[in-house]
Amino acid sequence: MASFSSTLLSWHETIQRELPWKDNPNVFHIWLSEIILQQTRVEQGIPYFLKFRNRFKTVKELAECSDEELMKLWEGLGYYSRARNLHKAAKLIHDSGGNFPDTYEGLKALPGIGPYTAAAIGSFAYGLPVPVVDGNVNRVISRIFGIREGIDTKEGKALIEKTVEQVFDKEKPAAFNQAIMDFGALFCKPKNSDCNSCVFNDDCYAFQNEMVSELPLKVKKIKKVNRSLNFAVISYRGKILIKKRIGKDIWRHLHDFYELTADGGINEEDFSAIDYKLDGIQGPIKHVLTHQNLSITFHNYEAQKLILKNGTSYFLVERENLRKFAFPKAFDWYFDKNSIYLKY
DNA sequence: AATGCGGGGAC
DNA sequence: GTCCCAGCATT
Repeated sequence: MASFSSTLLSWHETIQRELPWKDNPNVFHIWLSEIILQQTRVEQGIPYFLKFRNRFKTVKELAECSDEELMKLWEGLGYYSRARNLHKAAKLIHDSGGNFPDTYEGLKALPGIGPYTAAAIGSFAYGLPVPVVDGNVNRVISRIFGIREGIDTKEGKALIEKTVEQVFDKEKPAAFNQAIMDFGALFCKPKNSDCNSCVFNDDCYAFQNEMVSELPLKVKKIKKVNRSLNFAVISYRGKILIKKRIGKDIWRHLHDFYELTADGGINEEDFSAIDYKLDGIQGPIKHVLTHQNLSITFHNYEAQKLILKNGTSYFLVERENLRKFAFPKAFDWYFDKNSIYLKY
């Protein structure tokens, strides 16, 4: 039997996948793409990569970008800590001379870069002989080699790693890593994988034992909570009151409106002076996150008088400039319903 | 080891 | 509805 790697690389010859971070391969583009693609489908990430590639020619430009602009560029992509860590890492790289680390450990020490991303950047940018383990690799390896431990357990992870190490091609790290991920993404898919024409089917544990649909095994279940969010959209002389979300909560570093407690109204103590009337309620709408089912209601208020406290984190923004700030995707419903758009 | 963190696509 | 996606940081 041919080696795993030669079979895999031969299969890879039969497909081609044009991806924009391969246009002009360099560590900056590779890093950018890998951060964007964490827990994100390639098709979803591509427009964001193009936007970032166009805006930032160098890591210096990224380091010097404002937090506001960066979050606006990331708006809608989710997992916003990636953007914050990208920014932190850019500053670290820039402050230390502008050169990326070129070792696995050096890469992994950067914010937002864990085992997968360090291996990906290391192999793709520098040819380091380190195998990647992502969702695709978990699936491919657990099926072909019959890893029946939960891939989300310590034992399962260790088994996957050990197995990948054994079949990894140290002579062609980048090609191997790209091929195994493409194989998982395009062929050995979560569902409807075409096992009958698979180059590994004779040796695939899952196919031979009719366990394709059961592998990889995941043990842990996520528990979801239902949560209601109520926002007061306070308008004052054509401006709208917003703030940046800075707490340990969803959508950190994005913006929102004045947040109402479950059954409460506006707390006048939050302002030096305020005089207002309710001007309608919109919603609730449902919005689903990985760990939360949200029900969001918008309460529109028109203020006749509004004086902000000193040191408050709230600020007023012209209605037509509102969308220059980054907001959660869930707010699009409100913006559309009220014709609040970003003007160019 | 467990939990939190987004949004979208496939079925 | 369920599952998964080029995972990582925090506790």
